[in-house]
Amino acid sequence: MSTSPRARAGRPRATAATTQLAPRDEILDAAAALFVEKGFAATSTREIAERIGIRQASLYYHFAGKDDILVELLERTVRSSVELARELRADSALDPAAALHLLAVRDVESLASAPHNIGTLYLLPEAGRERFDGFRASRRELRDAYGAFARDAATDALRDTWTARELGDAIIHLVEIVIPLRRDGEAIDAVRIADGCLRLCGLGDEAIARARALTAAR
Amino acid sequence: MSTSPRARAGRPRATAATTQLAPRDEILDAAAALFVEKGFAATSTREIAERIGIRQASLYYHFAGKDDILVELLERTVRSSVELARELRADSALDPAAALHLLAVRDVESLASAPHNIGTLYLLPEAGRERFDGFRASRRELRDAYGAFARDAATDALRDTWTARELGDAIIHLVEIVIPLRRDGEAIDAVRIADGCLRLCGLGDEAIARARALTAAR
DNA sequence: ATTATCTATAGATCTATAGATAATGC
DNA sequence: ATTATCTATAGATCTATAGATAATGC
Repeated sequence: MSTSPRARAGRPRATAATTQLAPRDEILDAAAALFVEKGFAATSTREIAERIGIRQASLYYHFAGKDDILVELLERTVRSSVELARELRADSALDPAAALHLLAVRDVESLASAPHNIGTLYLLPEAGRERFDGFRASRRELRDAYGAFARDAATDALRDTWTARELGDAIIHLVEIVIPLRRDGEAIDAVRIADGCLRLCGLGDEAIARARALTAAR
Repeated sequence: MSTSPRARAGRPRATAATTQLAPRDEILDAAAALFVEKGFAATSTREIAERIGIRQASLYYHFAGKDDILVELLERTVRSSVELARELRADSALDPAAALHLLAVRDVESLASAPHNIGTLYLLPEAGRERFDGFRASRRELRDAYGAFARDAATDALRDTWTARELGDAIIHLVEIVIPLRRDGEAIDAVRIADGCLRLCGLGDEAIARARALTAAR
């Protein structure tokens, strides 16, 4: 007995839907795959619509414009990591190296498991447009959390030559290596990437192992 | 007395040229700035042409198509570093940490000084298209050189857990941090970025200082 | 009545080609 | 004769809006 999907209101599609997803989520999913593969400008609204079996104009019932699809996708790439960063910063008892390690591990895992490698979207030239200021502010907040933890975790020698801002830039960049690795089909090991972040802060093997143990306990 | 530029063959432009560059180089320069700022697909051939004061169709006298402009620009982003990598690999007497450090410093400097931050172009989704295979092969060669030097320079502990390929991926990625830093107008210190590459390989402060001294001597 | 689709289309592009034109080079 | 531009345009898009239509919801 085939369970036919619960009928929805609205005129039926010319070709019936193949998923159970809400139409809005179908659009986001198809657009994510195409934006990552071909870029934003090179992806037409027609292609997005065709991929889910609706007409091009029907997209505009769910989104006011093509830009709004990208806004939503960009937000999703950082949301969970920004939330975790806030929690960790609020926890003043936490060892900074452990906080940095944990945040890096979770951030890598989030980027590694996000559908269609949407972390890539941050690299689109369009992500720099004013329309996407909100996303960039979120990412800056994440970077600054990395910078603050790194400054407190770093060796004295490093703290003398690198600002928190610079450390944050370097670490978030290193975390984002997951994006090209995943694109190239290489294995992702979040813990080793997080280890690398601590190594950049000047920590030695023992200090790294200590932070790693604290992460594993969470 | 104003020196009027040496007249060229060909019908004059509607508005006279403002630079001494060959037309082909004017096109590359204008296209580089636009591709970096807005992306490839979002930049029209008309915009490129307007920026240098010729008609859109005149581009096609110098380039067979829009793609060919990008091919040329991408090649320029890696050419000098790939050449240096070849030379360093041929020099078997060289200390691997010093070779790695030197290559990283020069690569960062090259990316930091290239016009219009064209290193950015590597991040365009279009760079993944088959048309640009040649560029990607060059970049892979550079990555493999980093990997080989890193494997020989790394501490034993690191060599046990990271492959040369993984080290190469991590190091070239770290070198490329110069691209977003430059975009954001931050200061670039090639030596400190190269130091970070060695730190990622597990080297401590003294070993790094030694490699840095060898680099400075070149 | 509300929802989610459809058809049709306006108006604005965009790339590339064809062929004319106005210089310099020999 | 060669070079480097120009004008004009074909043909293929592309985004977004207007308004019709065919379901469900109440």
